[in-house]
Amino acid sequence: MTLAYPMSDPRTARPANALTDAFDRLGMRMNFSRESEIYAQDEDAEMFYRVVSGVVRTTRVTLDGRRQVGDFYYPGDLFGLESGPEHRFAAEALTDCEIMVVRRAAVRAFAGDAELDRAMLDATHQEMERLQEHVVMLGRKSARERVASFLMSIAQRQSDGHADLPMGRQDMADYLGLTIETVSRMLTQLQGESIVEFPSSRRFQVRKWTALEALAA
Amino acid sequence: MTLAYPMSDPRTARPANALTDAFDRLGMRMNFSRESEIYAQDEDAEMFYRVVSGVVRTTRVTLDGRRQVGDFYYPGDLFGLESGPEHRFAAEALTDCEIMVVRRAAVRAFAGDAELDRAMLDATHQEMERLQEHVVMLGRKSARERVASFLMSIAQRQSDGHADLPMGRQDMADYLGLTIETVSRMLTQLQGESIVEFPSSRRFQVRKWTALEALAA
DNA sequence: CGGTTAATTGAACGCATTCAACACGAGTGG
DNA sequence: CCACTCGTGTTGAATGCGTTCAATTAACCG
Repeated sequence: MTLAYPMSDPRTARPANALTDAFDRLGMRMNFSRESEIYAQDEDAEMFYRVVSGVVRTTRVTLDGRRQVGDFYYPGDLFGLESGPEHRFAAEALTDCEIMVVRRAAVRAFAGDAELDRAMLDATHQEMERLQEHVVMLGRKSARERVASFLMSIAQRQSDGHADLPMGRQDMADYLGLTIETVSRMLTQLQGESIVEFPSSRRFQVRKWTALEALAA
Repeated sequence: MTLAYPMSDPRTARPANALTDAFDRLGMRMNFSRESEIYAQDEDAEMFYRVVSGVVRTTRVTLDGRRQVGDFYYPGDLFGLESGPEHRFAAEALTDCEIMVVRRAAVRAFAGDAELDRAMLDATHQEMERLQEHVVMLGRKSARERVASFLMSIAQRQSDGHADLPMGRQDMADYLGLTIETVSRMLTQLQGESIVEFPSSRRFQVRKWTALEALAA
């Protein structure tokens, strides 16, 4: 039962059809089941990837086992363009996923395809902006603010009342540079102040947008 | 008295002459004095930049005044390619600087210039890797480890015994997501363990490379 | 030298972590 | 339908790392 995560991400707000075409033309569709690896940390980077359905996360594990989640990718998002010769982060299917995969060489052969060039460049820039935001968050925000920011970004993606969290608390914690306990405490705190409401642990609703926005800073 | 920061950055280890040529051909050289602004936060991104001499830092200040340093750029480094329509970080001259500036449009007109394309792409990828490292550091490393990593990266740049810190403690702190006091404490701690030695506050020498490397993780 | 800024040190506090216990939900089998 | 289990999430109490605020020392520049 793969939950559908609709492609209403503001970050992906661009005419996706042309790009989809390019990917369809050059690449191939693959399926990944929950918690399976799409590519490994330190693996050679020979492909580009595009989420068709499901959610992907990138992670990096240090020698002594500490884990950092790079980002989460939703339908329409490009990923795997992060690095030079090899991937610094692994990519894993958070849910069951359909992924379009295309060889870098194939894309390079189509250099000059204005549409494709533009899409790749855009995606790279978006990726950098996300990373920059992430740096500011980890460097200068409190636990409370980090959790608030995170909920904001998820809530913005969903149009209607309720928003779903595709990831568990551990993934949130590893993305935010916190522990599961702290994440959990901040969530109950925000709920206690009626800023958000959790009918279940994976589903929530924003009650006070302005308050949340102020915290997300 | 502008201190010379030699161009021995391992991150910039590529045939710089050809790229220098391209920049010389298309751009113009500008001088910035210490602490002056090269471009502002949220300013339109119309240029690319290359450090000729001196050191540049990028910073972002949140609404309530918290500051995050993005990175430091040394001779040979390209910067200002961070984002889409506008810069998320400001760029400032840390020391007196000579900077090569080139309009993005000019570079775009030379698309197909394989040398230049490659250099721009490389720089973008390097930039992403730095950001990824930064995220891991801020998300998962202790104060001690952050400071050690930072000293490592500086020390690697200098070939001979002594290494110079072009930036003050506040800049280090804002880069590492710490306070000046914590940075200072960690430095004295590392010095107490004879891992590094500071003859003056802006100059140091690594005594135990393996120990420092182990900490930098 | 004095005057000024930058860096270090000290002591108390507080936020996030750690370690441990408990609650909840989904599946499974009696 | 309930009991049992396992994974996941929440809550509590104690600890500790980094911060905060304040005072001192060191470096820089006239």
